[in-house]
Amino acid sequence: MVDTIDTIFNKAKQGRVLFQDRNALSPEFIPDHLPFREVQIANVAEVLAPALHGSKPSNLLLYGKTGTGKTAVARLVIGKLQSQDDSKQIMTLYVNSRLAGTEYRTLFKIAEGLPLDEEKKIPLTGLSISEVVGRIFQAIQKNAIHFILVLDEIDYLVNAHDDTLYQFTRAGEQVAPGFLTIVGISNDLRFKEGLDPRVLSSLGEEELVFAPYTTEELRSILAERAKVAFKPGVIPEATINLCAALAGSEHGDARRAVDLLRIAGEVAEREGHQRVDEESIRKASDKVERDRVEEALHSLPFQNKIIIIAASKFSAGTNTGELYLAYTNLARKSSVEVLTQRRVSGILAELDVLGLVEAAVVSKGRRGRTKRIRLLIDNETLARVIGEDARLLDLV
DNA sequence: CCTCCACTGGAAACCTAGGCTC
DNA sequence: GAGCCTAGGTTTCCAGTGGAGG
Repeated sequence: MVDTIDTIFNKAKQGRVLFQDRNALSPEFIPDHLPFREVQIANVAEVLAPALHGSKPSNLLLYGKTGTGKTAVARLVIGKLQSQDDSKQIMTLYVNSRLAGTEYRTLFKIAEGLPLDEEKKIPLTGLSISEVVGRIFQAIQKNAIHFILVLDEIDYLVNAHDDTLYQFTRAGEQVAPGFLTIVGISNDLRFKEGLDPRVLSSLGEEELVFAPYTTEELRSILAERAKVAFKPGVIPEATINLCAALAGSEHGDARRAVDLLRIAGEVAEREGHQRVDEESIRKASDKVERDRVEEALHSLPFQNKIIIIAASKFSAGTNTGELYLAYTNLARKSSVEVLTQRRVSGILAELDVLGLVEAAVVSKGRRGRTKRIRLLIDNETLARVIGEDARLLDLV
């Protein structure tokens, strides 16, 4: 036993052979130099600069797909702004609306960052949205805060009757002598379409589009990071090239590319290799995908898992009606409530977004219109997750 | 060119769990 | 405790539809 522990620890010590500074590849790491984003950085800085002499900067909207550097640029600039602020009146805050979950929890996060009076602290639930917004405004006004708020994945805040964004963008006199500037970040390029035109006109006072990185740019970014992260000579150029090519074919997502490189390093380290070769990248790529699927599957509600199991009975694919029948049987067997077909159809659409299931709408002419459904989870992963839940084991 | 299937997907209403104020 | 509030999941209702077979 002691021997095994020693072997593991010794291996870990030797692992130092590959990594020099693993942090340079961690997801939270924001390099102070963002290559190929100089123009965007300059633009954001220009828009926000008036804050330094006490006037309200325009609201700003940043667009672009995931991993194009929007978040990194925004955080870099507000960080610099904060450090250059001699008046100490500027306050910057970064909130990711999707990670927060709901509109209310996003507001909760914002309020957390503000100096609220003790009795005005926001509870986790129970208050009306407008009450929370009111308290936030009050805190900004009372303390004359020059508030620059970065709302990442702002699309999650937009729904049918949202006037929260409207209130935020028009806070104006309500928060004087403080002010509130919104920097919105959206992955969804069609985000503007669903937006109330009044909100759009004030939120989009300034706009900036981030194009995906090209494979060549990714290669250069990776090479730069790898130089810091790995010891010299352990990472051949071909490895970087493959890594960039894999991520490049997946819409130029730099975050994914960097993740891939880090995991490949860990894989190579664990296997005791002296170099991170192309094989390690391939293994890392598989692992990333498997982990993503398992993680998503794991956190699914019980009903959704039953639907997945129902889908797994049709290896050749199926359609909504057939799947619903199979689902109904399983749900009865495990004596949970049987959801309606409308709901199951909705859940299938959600699972499709998660990439666990492929649910494409197809027309079969006279024989109607339905979703062609195919499970995108391999049997091993599925079996592992089912194995964790005794209630599910009976169903297979 | 028309029909008509087997659904899709929008909209609204309903329900529950949690928390507020008085 | 009564009477409010909200978020989030669900049901109910239903108009709408792509395209193979007529």
